[in-house]
Amino acid sequence: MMATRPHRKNNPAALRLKLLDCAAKLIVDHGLQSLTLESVAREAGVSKGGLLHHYSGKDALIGGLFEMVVEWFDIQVDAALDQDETRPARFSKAYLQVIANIDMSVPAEKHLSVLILMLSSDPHYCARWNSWIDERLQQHSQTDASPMARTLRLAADGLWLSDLGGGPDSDPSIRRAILQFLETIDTGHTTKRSHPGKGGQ
Amino acid sequence: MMATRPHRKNNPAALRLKLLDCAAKLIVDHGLQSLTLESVAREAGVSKGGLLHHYSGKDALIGGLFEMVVEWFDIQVDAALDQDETRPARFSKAYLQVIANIDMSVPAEKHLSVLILMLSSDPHYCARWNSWIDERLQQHSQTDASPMARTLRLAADGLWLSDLGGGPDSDPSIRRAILQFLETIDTGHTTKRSHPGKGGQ
DNA sequence: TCAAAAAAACCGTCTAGACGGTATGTTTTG
DNA sequence: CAAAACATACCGTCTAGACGGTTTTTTTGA
Repeated sequence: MMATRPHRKNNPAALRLKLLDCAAKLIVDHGLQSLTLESVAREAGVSKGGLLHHYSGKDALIGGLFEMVVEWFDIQVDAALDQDETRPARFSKAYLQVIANIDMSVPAEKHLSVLILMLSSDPHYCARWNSWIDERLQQHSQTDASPMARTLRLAADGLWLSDLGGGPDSDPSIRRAILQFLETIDTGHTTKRSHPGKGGQ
Repeated sequence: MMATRPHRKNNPAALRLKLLDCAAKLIVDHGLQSLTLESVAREAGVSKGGLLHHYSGKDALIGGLFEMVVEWFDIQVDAALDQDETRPARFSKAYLQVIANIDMSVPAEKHLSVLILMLSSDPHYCARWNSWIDERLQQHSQTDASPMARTLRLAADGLWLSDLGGGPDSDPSIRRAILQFLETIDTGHTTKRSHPGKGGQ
């Protein structure tokens, strides 16, 4: 990263990043509702005034965090997309893969938790997330409209949710078994096509 | 309902219920974080003091709501359990069925949304929910420890989540297709048993 | 090249309002 | 009339955000 020149005292770009990161950390650790401007500022080592200089208000801060996380997720999915553009459930498999590969012990990967916490706390973010999904779905409508693809994503969401609260399915070995099973669904059924009816958008 | 005797002015038992119901409604509509004692009281047509007479504080109110919803879910699952106690994924299928049959246009069935909102906002409730799941899982350990059963529940959770934000999978016809597909997983794979190894726990 | 000058970054204090909770009435019920 | 049910008034705390001041960085102009 060339963004950090050591001899300068201020580094606003880095601070903006750090503020979002600290906000994410606090949200994961203590919940979105107990997030205050002061706690974020303290965590990032600046004053509340300093924070408000970069983000015009709490909404702007949280909104910025949301954008960052979605963008991060978007990139992850892109990286996980299969090269073969005709492969069935191409997008959904990438979606599942990204979520399943999350290692919650890595701080940066707690982003997923942040996302779900925000989604479940504000209909506004729900809508934004839905529009992201819709866009992706339209983009891959040829490969990812099947019930199988939808099921894959549904299971991914379930996994995602279970990561949040540390449910029984967050255990690594159990998770492996589930993923293995999901692959058998995939490979075993693509020929059998149970006739889902006219799939209208 | 025999609970309402018309000639009496007060009906504390009914009020307690109404308080919880109104709280649930407000949570679904505006999020848990914007739930205030006053808003609940106003919605229920009583004063804040009246509310606090029945619930010693906000925690007690929310806790009471949580208990009510979990109990409701518990009953629904019991009702959906297959009679054949040896049937594979017996519990998980009931779990899926309850969630899949939710009609969000019926106010009483928004309870599920309340649950997920509470789960995602407080680790404490997460733990309580996990203990519910664990208990049930132990109870049905013979039928519901397979990856297939787990996958069913995962997909159910995904469905559940999508109900919250009105994602693409909350569309009735799409949902039907998904459920149909999940049945083919079930019937098609129970003989194939990929045997993931010693099931822990 | 190098000061001003301007702009951006950041700090500490203050305030208005929201909210949970208490204390103290007033009405209803048995 | 006593106890439960409910209302009203009030308090303490917390927090978002405003505001004015100080330091750092960048730009300007000769």
